[in-house]
Amino acid sequence: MAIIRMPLGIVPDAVKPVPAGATERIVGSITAAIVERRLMPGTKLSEQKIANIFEVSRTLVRQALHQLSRDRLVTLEPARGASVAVPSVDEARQVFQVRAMLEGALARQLCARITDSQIVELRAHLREEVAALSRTDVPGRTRLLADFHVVLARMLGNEVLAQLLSDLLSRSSLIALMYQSSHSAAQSQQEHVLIVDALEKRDARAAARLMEHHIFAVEQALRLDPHSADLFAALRPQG
Amino acid sequence: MAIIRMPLGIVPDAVKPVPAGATERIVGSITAAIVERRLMPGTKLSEQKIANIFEVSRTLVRQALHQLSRDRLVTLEPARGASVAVPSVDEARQVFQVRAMLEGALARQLCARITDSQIVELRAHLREEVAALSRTDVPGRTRLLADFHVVLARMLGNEVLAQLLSDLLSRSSLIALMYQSSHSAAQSQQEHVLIVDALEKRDARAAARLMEHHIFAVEQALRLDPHSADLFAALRPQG
DNA sequence: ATGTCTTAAAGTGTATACACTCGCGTCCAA
DNA sequence: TTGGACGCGAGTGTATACACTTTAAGACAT
Repeated sequence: MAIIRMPLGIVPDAVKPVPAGATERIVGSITAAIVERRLMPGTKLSEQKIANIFEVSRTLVRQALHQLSRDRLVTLEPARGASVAVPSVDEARQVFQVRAMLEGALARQLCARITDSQIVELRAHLREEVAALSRTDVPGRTRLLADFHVVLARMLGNEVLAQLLSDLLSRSSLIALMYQSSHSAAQSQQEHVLIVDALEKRDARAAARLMEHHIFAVEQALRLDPHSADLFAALRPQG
Repeated sequence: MAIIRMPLGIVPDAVKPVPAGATERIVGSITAAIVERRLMPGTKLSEQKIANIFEVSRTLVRQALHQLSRDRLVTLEPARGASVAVPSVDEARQVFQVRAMLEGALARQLCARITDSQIVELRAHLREEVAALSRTDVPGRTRLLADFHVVLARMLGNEVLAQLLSDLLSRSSLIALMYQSSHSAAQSQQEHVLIVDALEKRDARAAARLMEHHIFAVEQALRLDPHSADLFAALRPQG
């Protein structure tokens, strides 16, 4: 099959909305696909197939998959290729434990620094969450519920923390869809409201406690008992 | 057809502790070089030169550099290549803030779970620290002082936390060497002793407080005032 | 019929080749 | 002499080629 090489100047930016960083585009697409449940855990990710889809060479796909493996969203087995990660029960617990530690401290410190306008911003975010819930916009609500936590990190003015948390939240999304969370989005949203209330009152102790409870509640809603975990593992196509 | 399998047993593990993964070897070497101050911040990292040194193709070097850029140890500028990262003052503060949050919580939780044998283990680690100090083994003491924190994370049985902390500690090392820390290794070591003392008494409040103070002390010892920071930036070869 | 060995196909791991960009020196013109 | 344009060299960005490993299917022997 002949590769038709089109004159580069003609390839319009409109077709490639993110010409800067072709690799980033692939990473973003696959990340979104995983978080939005379009790629199930364990799914094999063939380099050539992905390369065909994005119309790039395997080189860029490889780079993207390596990045994703560092985020623990995909697993890389030597000489056997990449597949969507299948987080273990232990890993799930550890991720939530770290989140509780980080975000508890985050809530505590935020109380001392948060401004009134930031509270307003948070209220606006909460309204968006409600809107997404009423629209039953599943991808949108998932993203908004996760973004809430990142927004808090940004308000501390700590980009390092925001980045870290962003990674942990991606992993959390993957875990949530693997272990079929029974924690309703509505409940999460209400807990977010309580947290903002505590922040508004500058009640550090309450904010931290509510945040930790929120994360704990999400974790408890996961079906992390050995039985269902083994069941899931047993039913995996790849074992 | 007989696959010619070169006698793996002859390549001694002592020489190549991580023969599996050529890329990993490069990442490890460069990381070590940065942390041990053999590569100064801002140093240009030419792909071809590194490829020659390790006797591999640019492909593997590129993979390694990309990984390192995710760890924020090297900076990747489009079409201009890689160089050892030059963390900003803001980034430095943020890294230490995150560490204080994470490790404060770590110390608190560890008190509830730590076993006597783990205390013994920590005491042994402290003795190694002292030994490295008396030997004035600079790379060794740097590594040991950082490992102390990772060991604590491992004792919580949380590999996710340990991995996260390991990354933050690498960045801390880079920051420390950039902003010429005046915090003596001896003082760090003594603070470690106090932390272990608190852990042994299962005094969660004291352990958390001591840990936070320890990290705060290290941060305060950095020359993070705008003056010296600008000076450093001004004197950089590359600007 | 079953199990094992053979072998081909597919896929990954690494290297090399080619295209493009950036930086810098040089040459020409004012 | 100085400013600017041109071109060359070095280096990065992407694609392709090749080697090796894994996987699966088929043939043969039991």
